[in-house]
Amino acid sequence: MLTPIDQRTLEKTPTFREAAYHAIKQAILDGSLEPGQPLVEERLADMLQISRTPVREALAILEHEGLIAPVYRRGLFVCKLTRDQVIELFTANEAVEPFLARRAAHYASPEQIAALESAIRDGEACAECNNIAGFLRAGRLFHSSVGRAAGNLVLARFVERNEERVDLFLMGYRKAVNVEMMRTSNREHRAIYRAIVQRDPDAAARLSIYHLQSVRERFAALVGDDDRDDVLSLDEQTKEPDE
Amino acid sequence: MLTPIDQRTLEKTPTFREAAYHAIKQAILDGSLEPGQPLVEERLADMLQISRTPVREALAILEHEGLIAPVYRRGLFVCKLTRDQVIELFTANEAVEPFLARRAAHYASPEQIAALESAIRDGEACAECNNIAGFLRAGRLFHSSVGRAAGNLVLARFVERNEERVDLFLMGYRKAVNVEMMRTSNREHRAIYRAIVQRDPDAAARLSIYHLQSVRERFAALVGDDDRDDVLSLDEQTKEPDE
DNA sequence: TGCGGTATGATTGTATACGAATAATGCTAA
DNA sequence: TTAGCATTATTCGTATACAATCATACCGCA
Repeated sequence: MLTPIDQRTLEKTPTFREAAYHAIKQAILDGSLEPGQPLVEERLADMLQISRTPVREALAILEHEGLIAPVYRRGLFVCKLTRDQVIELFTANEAVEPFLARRAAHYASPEQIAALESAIRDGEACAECNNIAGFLRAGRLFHSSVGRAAGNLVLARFVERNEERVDLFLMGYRKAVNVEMMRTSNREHRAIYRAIVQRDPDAAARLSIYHLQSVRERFAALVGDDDRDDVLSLDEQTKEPDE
Repeated sequence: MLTPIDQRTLEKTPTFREAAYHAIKQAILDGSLEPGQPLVEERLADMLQISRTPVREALAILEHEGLIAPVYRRGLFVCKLTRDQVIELFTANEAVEPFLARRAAHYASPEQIAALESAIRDGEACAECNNIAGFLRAGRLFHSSVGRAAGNLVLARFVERNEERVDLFLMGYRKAVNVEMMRTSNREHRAIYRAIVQRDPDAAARLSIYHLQSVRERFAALVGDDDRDDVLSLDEQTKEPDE
């Protein structure tokens, strides 16, 4: 849901551009803007009650992040990722996350551990309310917090971006997500968390790998092995974001 | 060197925004725009002979990539990375590149191998001409090509962006770079390449790790262990790109 | 001579205006 | 009735205009 940008919003984000960036991103990730849906600049500007200029700049960044994709002279659309693209994202995270979990077990500060705990609690609460978007958001926060605890902001941000794109895809299947899936995921998060708290790097890495495999399996159960690509998505794949 | 965007430029990149993005990025990476230097939108627009609008959008993306950093209401500056930030980038690549080298040895297609070969040759040629910027560019191309050969565009792009930031830092030390350093790096690239060609994943991963360690050592020799942070750079560190 | 305040200039952040290109619509004619 | 063409409407891509803010320099005054 896109609400107007008011004075209170600007206290957090001094520019309209940033405010628009966060607002649109959130709308995409909470399912208000569905994959495949066109994003008309003027409509967004009207909803946010600002002009097109900052909206365009926000959209340029979201495009670069791979959440939205342009079709030249036709407009921008919320990305419809393919199954294969999501698998590529899984692979990317598999290369990075065990590494981060291991280091987090070494280096996590008390504050960072508290942040992990908080993210897990948040995810558990959302699971019980069947709040899919909130559950996914908490999951992203947990994974990127592991990265921060590992002392590497670059990797933490990378993981977070990847999770965002995965979650964007998953939101398309949110009707098929059930509480049990979310509970399982949360349990795995908590296991990683415990290993980090206990300063057990090997366990943290191992549990991270297990979690990623488990996520893949849930993904396969959800999506199936059939290619669910429709024509619309093909347009968007042809163009890689801004390069 | 920023040259005007003409009709020929537009055949490659249909929008001014993209053309400006590439032009400014290249200017930063080839040393025309030095770290710490302010980027005045109107000056850039004049040089490229376009208006401020597409320039601003290009700058927003470069900011998001971490090549330039804003100081609110003061303007944008080419990033002056700190030694620690560069080390973080090294760490990130160490988490990813051996993984990619291993997979590249499995999956690289003949065309992808040709691309690797081409990047290496390019780097070798630049080294002999003492063309630092060209050498670094070829290195980026090699590393991201390994990522592509590994069949993971997400990771390939991640590595490439990290290398860009590292190279931006290194350009500040380009007077201290000598031919021998470049030759050593090129030899290591070629060793990885051979392992990929010979379909030897273990060797590829091992040589990748060795290369990264070697890069770190050359980095330490170049930069020293002293903190070379000056005051100006502190401004830019405070703000993470658009988050 | 040193200091503070004001004015001026520069530069950003935002809004609006305009041209070009594409899609949609309707009209005409066979 | 339908095919084809022209016309309109929509929307992007770019340029320009305006306002807010920050830095700097200058000037008056102690």
